[in-house]
Amino acid sequence: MDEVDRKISDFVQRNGRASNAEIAEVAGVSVSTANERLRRLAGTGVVSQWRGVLDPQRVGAGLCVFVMIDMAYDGEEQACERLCQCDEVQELHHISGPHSYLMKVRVADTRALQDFIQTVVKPMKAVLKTETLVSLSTQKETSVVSIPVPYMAGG
Amino acid sequence: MDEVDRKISDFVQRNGRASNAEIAEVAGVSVSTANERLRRLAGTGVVSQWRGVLDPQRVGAGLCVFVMIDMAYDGEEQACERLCQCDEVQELHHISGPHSYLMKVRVADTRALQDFIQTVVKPMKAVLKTETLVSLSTQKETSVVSIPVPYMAGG
DNA sequence: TGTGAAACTGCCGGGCG
DNA sequence: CGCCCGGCAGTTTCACA
Repeated sequence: MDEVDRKISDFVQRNGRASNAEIAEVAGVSVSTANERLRRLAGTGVVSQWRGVLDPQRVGAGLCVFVMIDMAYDGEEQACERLCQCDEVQELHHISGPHSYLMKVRVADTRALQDFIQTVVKPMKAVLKTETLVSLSTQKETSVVSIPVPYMAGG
Repeated sequence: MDEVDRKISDFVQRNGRASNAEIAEVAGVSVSTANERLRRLAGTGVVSQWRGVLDPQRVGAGLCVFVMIDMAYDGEEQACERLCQCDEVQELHHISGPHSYLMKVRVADTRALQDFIQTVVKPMKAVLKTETLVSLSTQKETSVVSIPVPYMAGG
């Protein structure tokens, strides 16, 4: 993970369909080297997946909500697995603070949300209480991470 | 936005580097049709961007936190703009509930977090109070959205 | 939808540090 | 010894009919 790898990683996370020629240009290496570096980054899992990001509004998943979940220890693991399997659930984090989990959910509308909460989330025995925060508007939403420093990754 | 478009959208959001041949196969159309459909989906913004997703751990942004922000009306807009410009900020949502905003942040470690909160967030005059929830472990994290129904999008 | 030219990807051998 | 470069063959892309 040197400067070249960092440049390539940062470039492809913003331009997932860039050709090797463009990547080579940005990284300051030859096309074949860029090709090999990228192959390696993907092989080692630094670049873990490739996505075309859809506009949620245009595919009918315009409602974004965050659900705080208070969970009992009994049945916690099964509940998490179940939630992770749901397509509506984009994220599930075990968090510090008064609540156990923070879950990000995308659905079509309030009706679909109500349906999801009532039929999937609340029936689970481990779920003690939920608090739903609706995203009224989204100022920023990206999966791009800033690569902070001359960072050395362990193989 | 018909069945073919939906199949293509759903496929490329999971396989961002798929060739047109693969896409054609999945969607059940010819390669040139797949090419044209995808071009159109990207052109109209249904597929809004292409990303290589990086493993945050391996690029030195292993700490994920959510920050609830209470904000005053005065200076609110400038504060949001400033936050959106920060690379550490992955998401910023205006939310319902007792707090004004929910912000998702990725940094290297607790020191970098402390630094970001103290030097960027708290000094802003509109920021009245913050509450930071640290992600202790992430069970799921994806940008994939479920395309709910035979959904008709307006051009 | 099918065809063809242009571009791109991925591998190979050679050379430099 | 390891990494980088240029060239070649197969594949993919994109405009046109």
